[in-house]
Amino acid sequence: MRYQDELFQQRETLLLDTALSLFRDSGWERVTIAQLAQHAGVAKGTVYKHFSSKESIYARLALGFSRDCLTHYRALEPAGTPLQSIRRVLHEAFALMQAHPVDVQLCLHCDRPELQARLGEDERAAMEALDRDYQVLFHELVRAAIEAGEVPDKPIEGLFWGVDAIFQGVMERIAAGGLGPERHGTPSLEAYFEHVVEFIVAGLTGPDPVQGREIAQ
Amino acid sequence: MRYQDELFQQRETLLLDTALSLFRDSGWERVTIAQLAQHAGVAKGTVYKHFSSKESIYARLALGFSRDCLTHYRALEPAGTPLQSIRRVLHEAFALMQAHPVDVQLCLHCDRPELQARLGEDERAAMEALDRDYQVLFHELVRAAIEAGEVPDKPIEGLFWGVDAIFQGVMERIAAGGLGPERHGTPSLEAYFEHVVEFIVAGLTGPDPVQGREIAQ
DNA sequence: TCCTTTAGTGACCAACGGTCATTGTATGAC
DNA sequence: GTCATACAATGACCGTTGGTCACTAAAGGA
Repeated sequence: MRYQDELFQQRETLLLDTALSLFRDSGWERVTIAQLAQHAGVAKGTVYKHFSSKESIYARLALGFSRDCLTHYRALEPAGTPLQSIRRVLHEAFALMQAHPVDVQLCLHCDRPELQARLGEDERAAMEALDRDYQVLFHELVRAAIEAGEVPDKPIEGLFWGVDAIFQGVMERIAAGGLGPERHGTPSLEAYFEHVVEFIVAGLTGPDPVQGREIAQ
Repeated sequence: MRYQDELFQQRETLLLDTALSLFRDSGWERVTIAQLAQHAGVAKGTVYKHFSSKESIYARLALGFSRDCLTHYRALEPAGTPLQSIRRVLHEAFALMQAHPVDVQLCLHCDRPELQARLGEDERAAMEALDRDYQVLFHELVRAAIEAGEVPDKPIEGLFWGVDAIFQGVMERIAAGGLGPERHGTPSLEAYFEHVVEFIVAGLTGPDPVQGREIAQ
């Protein structure tokens, strides 16, 4: 790689690191491009040589974090039964997100379709591909649990959307920095995670919907 | 009420109605205060006589919608078993939100703590009170189901947070206008709701977490 | 009738995201 | 070593937008 290109690359990661750091300190909404440029020691125009818009910076950070998470889950050694693996992944996910709330905020922000419409084709495609990878991981995990008899053999598709929704909800809570104002009975985030994991497991291991409804009636 | 005050009130609802209408057409992010004022037939300064900031308008609309929804759920006639009532409320909720995606977007937007920090004390208190009301409704519904033996007698608190998360996730999806880009196997929103309801019911009717874990091991 | 109060107004401001003509320097051909 | 070229860096500049405020006019009340 040419010396010039290398410098360019270094500057880009410097900009991303600086941005994330500033976002942590001041909240990503309040950080201006001018601030970012100043803290990174470059001029404002330079930022736009690397990123087509402020939102593009958000997207890059969100995508990076999301990718890192997936890599992390995949690197987990399988331990115990498939259902225990699922529990493990869930706990890891919650811990990872709790440790990086700003990245979670960015992920949620970039999931909004109005924003995605403003991004470039490449960025949108990358996000979509990552979504698919997550879906694949989910299928693998649940399929294993079904084959092990820990989860009844019902359509994985339906389960996916339930878990997807609950996951989004947890991200929202983490991004919000907690469970809202302290009220009587508001659990700690750790206890909250425990509740959610158990709810997910119950949702997965519950009987087939059709049977479930018949029983309920 | 004095004539002047009445006019003032009318203008306020006119402004809110106009705002919602514009948000529907152009997306709430892109609508400017100047546009709102022009469409409502008032000057820009007048808007700020009614609302302290643009975000305050968001909050008012979100709060209104959220309140209307709760009223709607409460007005539902109890029909069938408690668990069937829960299913009914869930379906009503999803239908209501699907019919008003912009309001859902605003609700999500206003749930963010950075925004709430910028709102007035009154608005924050109103939102918190409404949150409590929802929590009360949930407790009533689940308690009835437990007493009817349709849901095992486990701590409602844990169930609440699971359902809360999944609900947030569904709102996110509705706000996004769908389940993302059409992929193979992506269900319609209606089928999606069905999956989610079944997942929630499974989560509620699942065995007590502690027992569940013992079985899984 | 007159004074007070207050909603309405729109010119104005500051902040911000984004642009672009210009400048300086690394690169590569000869 | 020299020179032409490409392109990253720069920062003055622009348009838009949320928000302000001194002023106007009309309703309310004594």
